[in-house]
Amino acid sequence: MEADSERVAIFMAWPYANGPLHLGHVAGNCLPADIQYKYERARGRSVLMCSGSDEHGTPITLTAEQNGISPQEVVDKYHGINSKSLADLGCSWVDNVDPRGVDFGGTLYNRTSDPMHKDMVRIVFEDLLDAGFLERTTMQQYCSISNGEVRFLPDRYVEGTCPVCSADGARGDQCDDCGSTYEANQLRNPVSKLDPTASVEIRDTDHMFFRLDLFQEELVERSKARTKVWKPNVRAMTKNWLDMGLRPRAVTRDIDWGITLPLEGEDWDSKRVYVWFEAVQGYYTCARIWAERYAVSAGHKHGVDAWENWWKVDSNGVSPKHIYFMGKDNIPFHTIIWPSIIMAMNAAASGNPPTCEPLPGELALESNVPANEFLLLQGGQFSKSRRHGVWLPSFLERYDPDTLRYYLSINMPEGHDSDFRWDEYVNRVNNELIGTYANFVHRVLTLAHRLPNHTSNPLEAYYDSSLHTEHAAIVSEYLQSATESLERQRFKESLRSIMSIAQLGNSILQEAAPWNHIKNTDSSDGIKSLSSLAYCWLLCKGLAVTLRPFIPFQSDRLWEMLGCTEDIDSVSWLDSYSDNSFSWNSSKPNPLFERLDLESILKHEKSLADEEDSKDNESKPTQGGSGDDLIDYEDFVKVEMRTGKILSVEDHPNADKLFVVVIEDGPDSTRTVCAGLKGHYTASQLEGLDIVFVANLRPRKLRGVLSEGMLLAADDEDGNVRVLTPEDGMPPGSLVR
RNA sequence: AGCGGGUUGGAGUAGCCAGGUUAUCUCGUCGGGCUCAUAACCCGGAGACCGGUGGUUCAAAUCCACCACCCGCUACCA
Repeated sequence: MEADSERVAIFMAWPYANGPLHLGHVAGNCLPADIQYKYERARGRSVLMCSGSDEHGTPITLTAEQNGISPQEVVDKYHGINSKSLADLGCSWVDNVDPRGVDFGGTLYNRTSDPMHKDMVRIVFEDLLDAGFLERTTMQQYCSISNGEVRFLPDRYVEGTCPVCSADGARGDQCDDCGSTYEANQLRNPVSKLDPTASVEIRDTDHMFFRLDLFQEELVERSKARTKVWKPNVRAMTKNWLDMGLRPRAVTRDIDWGITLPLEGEDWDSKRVYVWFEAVQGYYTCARIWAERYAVSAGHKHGVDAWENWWKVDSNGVSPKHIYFMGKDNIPFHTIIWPSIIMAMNAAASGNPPTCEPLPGELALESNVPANEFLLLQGGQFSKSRRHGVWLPSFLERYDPDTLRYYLSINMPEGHDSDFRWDEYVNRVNNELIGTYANFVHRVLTLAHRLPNHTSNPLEAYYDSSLHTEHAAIVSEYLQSATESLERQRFKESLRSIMSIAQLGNSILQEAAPWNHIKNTDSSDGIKSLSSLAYCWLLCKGLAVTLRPFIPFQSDRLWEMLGCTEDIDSVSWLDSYSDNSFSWNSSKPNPLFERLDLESILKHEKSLADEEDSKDNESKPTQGGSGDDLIDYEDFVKVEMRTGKILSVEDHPNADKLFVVVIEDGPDSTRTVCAGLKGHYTASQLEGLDIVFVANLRPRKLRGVLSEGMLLAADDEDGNVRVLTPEDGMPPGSLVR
C-alpha cells in the first residue's frame, strides 16, 4: 500500500450511558464515524478513533434512584451493553491497536468515569482558572430541604404560583400563562417536582463560569472561514448562537455525581464539574489515555506522547484532520464550546491571546463537524418512555449487522431527518444489497466454479485486459466519485457510486453471457466472453475492498471466498480495482445474504411489543404496593363528567397544539375549554360533535386563555387521539357516571 | 409563540451555500430481453408547470421578499 502521511482523528459524540443504543444513535453517530474510520485506514492513513460512554449528570442519578442502585452500577451496566452492541455491529472499537501496527494508530471506547479522564479534566480546569478563563460568580438557586438534606434544583424541576397573574404551575423563572419572566425569588409557593413534600427555598451558591464571551470574535472569524466546509444545518445552528452573543457558562454545579473540583475549601466539596464541560474533553483525554495504555505497550515510537501525532499541529504548521460525528442536538458543543475550550487550553499554555489558528505544537481544531439530523422510527421520534424504538442489542440478536449498516448508510439522515421503516429495510436489502450486489458476486463465483476441473483460477487464462479498457474507465470514475464523497463525509452518495459498479458488473455479464460458453470455451466468442467473466472476478475483489467500510463482515467473507490470501487490510483503496492477479478458492461459493421476509419480521416485532405490554401489566400492581393505585368510589364521584355539544372551535392565539372550544354544557348555557387536539382534528371536524367533559375542574388559564374544564379523549401507544362521544340522543349537560 | 430544518414524477431522494445545455438516483409502474444467479439480472418507456405568489437577472429548483403546509427542540396539551 502506498504511504499516506496524513494523520486523521475520528471522534464520535459520547453516547450517554443511561440506556441501550437505539438505531438513531447508530445512523447519526456510530455508523458514520466507523465508516469514515475504515475508509481512512483503507487509504493507508494513520487514524485514531476516540469516543466512549458519557457517564455523569442528573439523568443517570435519577435512573439510579428509580432502580434503587448506585449511579456507578447504572453506567457500568450500560457501558458494557453499549460496548458489546458496537462490537456486534462490526465497529472497529475492538482493535485498540491498529492491526497494521501501532504507528498507524488505533481506537479507544473509553468512559468518563475513568480516573485518568478525571485527573486530566481537573488539570485543564486548573490551567484555565490560572489563565483567567474561569471566574467565580454567586448565583441564586432553588433547593429543596427534606429531613435536613439540602438538594439544589435546576429551574425546570421547580414550579409554583406566578407572582404576576397568580397562575399555578409557573416555572422557576418564567410563567407560561402570562408569559412574564421574573427573578427566582419572586415565585410564590415553590415546589420541587422531584419531591413535592419537601420545602423549597432560594439559596446563594457559588459557581465557576467559563468565559465563552472571550472567544466570540475568534469563533465568528472561524465560522466565516468554514462556510464552504460545514453543512447547512451546522452553519445555521452555529450562526444562531453567535448572533445571540456568547455568555459565560457555569462549569460547576451542585450535584454529587461527577468529577470533583480541584479547588480548596468546603464551599466546593458538594459541587462537581458540569458534564458539558467535562464530556467534550473526552476527545482529548481519550487520545492521551490511548497512548498511555496501548501505544506504549505496543511499542509506538513516541511512547506516551504518541497522542500528539493526532492532536498537535506539526512543525510545518500542518494540522491533523479532526472529524467529529454527532446528531444535530450536539452541534453548538462542537462548533462553539469545544473549540473555545481548545483555544483556551492553547492560550493557557502559551500565554498568548486565544486564536482560531493554532500554531505548531498547539492543539488542533476541527476539520469538519458533519452533524447528522435524526433518524425517525415510522415517522416518530425514538422514545424510551413511549416504548417507541428499535434497540440495537435486540436488533442484532436477530438480524445480520451488515444489512442494518447498508440500510442506514443508504438512508442516512445527512441533510434532514429520515425514517426507519421495516418495509423499506426489507425492500432495500432484498432489491439492492442482495439483488444487485450479492447476486452479482454469486453469479461470478458460481460461473467460475462451473468451468472444467482446476486447481487454480480457470479464468486467468482467458483474461485480456485490453478488452475492458472502456469498462475500466467507467469503474475508475465511479471509484473516484465514491472517494470524493467520502472525503466530504457524504456516505449515501459514496455508497451509491460503489453500488453502481456492481450494477455495471451485472450488465457486463448480461452482454457477455458467459453461461453460453462454459461447456465450449474454445470459440473466439467464448474466449472474449470468459475474459469478461474474468474481469467481473476482478470487480468482485474491488467491491470487497470498497464496500468494506459499509459492510465489513460480508466483505471479509467475500474476500475469503475469492481465495485472496493477501491481508485485505493491506489493500489500498485507490488500487482496489487495478490489481489484476487471480486468486482461487476451490470450495463451493455460498450466497452472502439471506433474503428477508417482511411478514415474519412484522410478526416478530409485534410479538416483542406484546411481550413488553404483558410484562408491564404484570409489574404494575406490585410496583406501587398493592391497592395503592385504586381509588374509592367517593373519590370517583367527585369528578363531575357531563355531556356537551361543541358549538365553535378556534385556534388558540398563543399555542400550537391548542384549540379554544366553546361547548354547550346545558340548556342555554355554554363554557370555554382549551383542548390540545390540534394536529389530531381539524376545527370543522370537531364542530357539532357531542362530547364528554369534566365539568368541575378548577378553571385554569392555558397560555392566556381561561379553560373551564377538559374534553375527554383517548390516546393509544402510537399517539393517535380520539375524543369520547356519547351515543346519540343525550342532551347537553347530562351527567356521566 | 420562540429557534432550527424541510416542501422536487406514485413513495423515498440528489441538485440549492458558489444561478446557465435533455432536473439525479433508488423503489414502484409499463413494455421488451436473458435464463448463469437468492422470483434475482439487463435494456427501454411513461410519469415533475421543482409548495404558492411576487421580485432580482439575458437566464431561477438554485438568489431576495411575503404566504401556506410539514417536522424537530422549547412551551402547551389529549
